[in-house]
Amino acid sequence: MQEGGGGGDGMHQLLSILADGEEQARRLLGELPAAADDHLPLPAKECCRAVAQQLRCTFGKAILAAKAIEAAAGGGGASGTDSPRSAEESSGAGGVATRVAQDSQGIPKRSRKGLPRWTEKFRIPDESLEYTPDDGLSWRKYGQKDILGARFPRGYYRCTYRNTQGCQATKQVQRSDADLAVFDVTYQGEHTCHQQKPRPADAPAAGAAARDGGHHNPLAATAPIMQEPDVQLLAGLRVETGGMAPSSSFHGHDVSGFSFPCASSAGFLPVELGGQGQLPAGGSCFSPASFASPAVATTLASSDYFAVTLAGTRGAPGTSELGEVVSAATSSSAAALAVSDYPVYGYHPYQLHQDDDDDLDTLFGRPSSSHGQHGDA
DNA sequence: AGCATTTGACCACG
DNA sequence: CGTGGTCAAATGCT
Repeated sequence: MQEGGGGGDGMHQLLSILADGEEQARRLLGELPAAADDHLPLPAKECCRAVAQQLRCTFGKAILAAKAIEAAAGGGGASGTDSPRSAEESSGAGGVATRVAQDSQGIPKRSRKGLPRWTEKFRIPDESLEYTPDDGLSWRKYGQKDILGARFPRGYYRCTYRNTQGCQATKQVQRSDADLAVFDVTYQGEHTCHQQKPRPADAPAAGAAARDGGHHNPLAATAPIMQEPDVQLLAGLRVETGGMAPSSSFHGHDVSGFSFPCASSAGFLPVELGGQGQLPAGGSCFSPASFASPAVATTLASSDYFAVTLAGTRGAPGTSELGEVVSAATSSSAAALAVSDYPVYGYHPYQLHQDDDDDLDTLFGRPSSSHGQHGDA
């Protein structure tokens, strides 16, 4: 039942080579500043760095791809068509039994359905529990759980139309313990239903929704949002993990001057990005968020947006499990804005999901970083 | 009556 | 064994 040694020596060799390349790219990245210090103007330096990052990213992708192939070769079922998530949604009432069966098929974790996953942060005007972050879509709460290290429980939501339309989108809402006005919303799976995003105009205000939309709970599911004066999407932080969109192009030039270390600018480190204060494990690339999910796409269109994509869902046959992709708004101004905006809110500019990135951490010889913000209690 | 939320329990993973 | 994610019965509200 394990992936075992399917890949074998050949794959190991390939991985070794790729890791080597990645390491070289990293070295290049590290030496760039010094080397270019005197000879190159700043723009050129930044450009070189961007290229180096791209190079590193490419290696990272290749490594993950290789790993995926290796896993698939050993795991067996990874023949594509039978998606790992099929069991989940079709279950409906089948619940437990189905889950067991699905596990027997080799799906690593329930959380890893091979669905795209990303995080957005919402900020509410005050810390009132009445307010709720929302994306304008209809969600139904199906659970709540106290999370270790978090002061507030995490709410679990799934699409209201899951049963009727088979929409498998889910989200997790958690109030940040660092800033009570900030909510971390982790989406998983894109909406396949046909619900429309209500515009602020036709939707009641967040506060109103709380009382009018039936019962309201601290982490209510429905409310207007974003452009709402009440609740706003926090500069659109989005961290994506899991299934990536169709081999997105990895362009870095648009935001060449903007790199992950952006976090460093503010003097606070979001998460241990590999501890180097550099790129997250494996390097990263920026690309236009061309594959943003519908919901996010809207977000992107409506607000300055900085997106971080981190893919790496191994064992996700249906989706490409390449290296991580860091995408940002196509406009560099958005990036700049994002950087300058976050400190205003006094909280981490972005957060990386590590759960699916163990491979990366392992790959690049870094200890898998703790899961970010909740750890520092 | 219908729908959404709450809450306890179950299950899988590390 | 601890933690996180999901299910499903119970409950509440419109």
